[in-house]
Amino acid sequence: MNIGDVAKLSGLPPKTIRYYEDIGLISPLRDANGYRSFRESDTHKLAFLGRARALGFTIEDCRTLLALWDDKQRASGDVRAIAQEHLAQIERKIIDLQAIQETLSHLVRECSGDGRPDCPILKTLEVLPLR
Amino acid sequence: MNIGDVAKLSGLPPKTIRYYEDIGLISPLRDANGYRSFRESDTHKLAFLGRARALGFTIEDCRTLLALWDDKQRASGDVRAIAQEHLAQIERKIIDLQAIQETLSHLVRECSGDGRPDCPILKTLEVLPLR
DNA sequence: GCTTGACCTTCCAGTAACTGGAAGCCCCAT
DNA sequence: ATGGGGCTTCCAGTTACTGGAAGGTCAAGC
Repeated sequence: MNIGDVAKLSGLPPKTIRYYEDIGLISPLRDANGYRSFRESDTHKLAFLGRARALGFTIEDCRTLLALWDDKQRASGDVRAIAQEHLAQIERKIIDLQAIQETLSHLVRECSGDGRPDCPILKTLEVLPLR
Repeated sequence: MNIGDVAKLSGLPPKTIRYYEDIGLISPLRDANGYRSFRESDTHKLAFLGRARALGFTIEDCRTLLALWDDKQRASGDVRAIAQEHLAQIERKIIDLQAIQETLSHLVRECSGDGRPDCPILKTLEVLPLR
């Protein structure tokens, strides 16, 4: 299979797939003409990567997860630890964003948006306490 | 005032302040020895920038907000539009993260984390439908 | 046999917003 | 005068790609 086919199958753009090869996440074979030749296992890995990335795992997390996936003997505790730490990060980020959202939605609600030159949003940015 | 003082006042690291000068967000004066010399207005701007960045506005948003702030005659509608678009982005991001959080917390809950070699997290990454 | 267009290749550069580090002045206190 | 901290510039690296240029390859159609 050529890169275009795998791209369609995995949902990842060809550029991304080449990049994943560059950084050593996959190692497709090569045809005589120099084209990458993807096996089943490559496609499978790429789909795995696409899903892990969609869940927000970093590339380095993905590298580790792939290794653990390849090495089925390993205890699942390692995987769980990675997922749990990632989950904690996401929960922190959600909380941060919700605080920002609240501040901003207050501001937007208070701002008439009409022609008045004194804007409560700018005013707040002047005095809002830094966290 | 030297950069260290302003850094303390504004809460921004000196490196960041220099960077903001590089990209034209501020233009502090220079002393004879080449040191940056920050006026009140620079400090004020930096504090404004710190707050806007803490609310997640991009640097380019900040540039625009600063300009609108300088130009008090402008209608507040412009500011409101920026804030509203930014708010919408944040709300989208929260929703995305919440979906991820749900998936992940299911996974972590299901994963015993004990020595069993079949890990439900890895299994799910194999088959989870791509969004 | 030749052209055309869709693929494929590599390599270089750019993105956002800093951050780290090196090399080298400058200033003040001892 | 010397030591320590603060200041300067410049270069490079971070994350995870993405865009684009220059060029090779392949299959179809004339």
